[in-house]
Amino acid sequence: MSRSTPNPTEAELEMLRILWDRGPSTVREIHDVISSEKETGYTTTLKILQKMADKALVTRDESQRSHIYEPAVKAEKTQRQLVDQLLEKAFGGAIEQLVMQALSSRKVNHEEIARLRKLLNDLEENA
Amino acid sequence: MSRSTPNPTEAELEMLRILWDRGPSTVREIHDVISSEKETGYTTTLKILQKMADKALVTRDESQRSHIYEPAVKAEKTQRQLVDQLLEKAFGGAIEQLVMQALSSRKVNHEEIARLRKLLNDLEENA
DNA sequence: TGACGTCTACGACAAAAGTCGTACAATATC
DNA sequence: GATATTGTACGACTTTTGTCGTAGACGTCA
Repeated sequence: MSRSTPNPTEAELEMLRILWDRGPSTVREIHDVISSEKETGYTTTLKILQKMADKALVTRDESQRSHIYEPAVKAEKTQRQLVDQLLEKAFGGAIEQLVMQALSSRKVNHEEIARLRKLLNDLEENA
Repeated sequence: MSRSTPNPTEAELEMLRILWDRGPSTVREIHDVISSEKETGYTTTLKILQKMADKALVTRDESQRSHIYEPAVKAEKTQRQLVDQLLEKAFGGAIEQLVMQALSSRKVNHEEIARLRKLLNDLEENA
C-alpha cells in the first residue's frame, strides 16, 4: 500500500482545491481566497504551502520573488485515494453502502440520476 | 452544522467498527480483535476507549470489574457524517463526482449494480 | 494466605497539524 | 535616497493523536 504522496490533511486539501480551481497561484492569491472564507493569518497559509512543497503535494517556482505554487497531484487521483480510504475505514469495503449513504444524504436532481444510471450501464457493459 | 458528537479519528473508527459488529464488549475482547490485525499494546486500546467515553462516542458500564463498552453513535449516522464531510472537503459538494469515483475505483458486481439501480429509482420517485 | 494474573487509572512522551510573531530581504513609492 | 510595503524563512507554541510504562486495586486458586 505504498502511496506516492502522503495523504493531504484537511488544511492541505483546502489549498489543493483552490489550486485545482485556479491553477498556478501565489501565496497571496491563495490566501485571499481562504481569508475570504475564514479568518487566518498570511503566514499560516504560507507555512502550510511550504510543508506541502516538502511533501511534494505541490511544486513551486521560485524564480520570482513571489513564489508560484502548482498542484503536484491530480484532483481525480487524490479524490479517489480519499474515497478508497473512507471506503475501507468506515465501510469495510462495502461500496454499495457508501454510495447509498452518499445518495440518501442529499438531494440529487433528475439529470444527476440520469448520469448515474448511465454510469451503471457502462460499468455493467465493461464487467 | 452543529455536530452532536465529535468526529471519530481513525483509531476511534476502528473501535467503533468492532463495536458495531460485536455489540457491547470488554476492552479485552476489542483488543483481541485489533491485535490479531496489528501489533499494539493493551493499554493503547484501553486509553482510546476511555477517551471515546469522554467524548461520548461510546458509553460504558462500570458495574463489573471489566468495563463493558457500547457504541453511543449509530453506524449509519457516523458514516453519513463522514461521507458528508468528504463530499464537502474533497468534492465541494458534487455528489455525483464522489459516487463516480467510488464506483469507478473498484469492481462492483451485478447484484450490487442492480441494487443501486433500485436505489436510483426510489430516489426519483420520492423527488 | 500468598503469589500471580488481569483490570483500570494516570502520567509521560513523540509526532503531526495548525497557528502566529518576528526577522530580514526585496521591491515599490514618494 | 528614505520609507513603507510585501515577500519568505524560521522558530515557538498549543492541541490532538497515538503509544506505552507503571502503579495499585481486585480476583483467583493452589
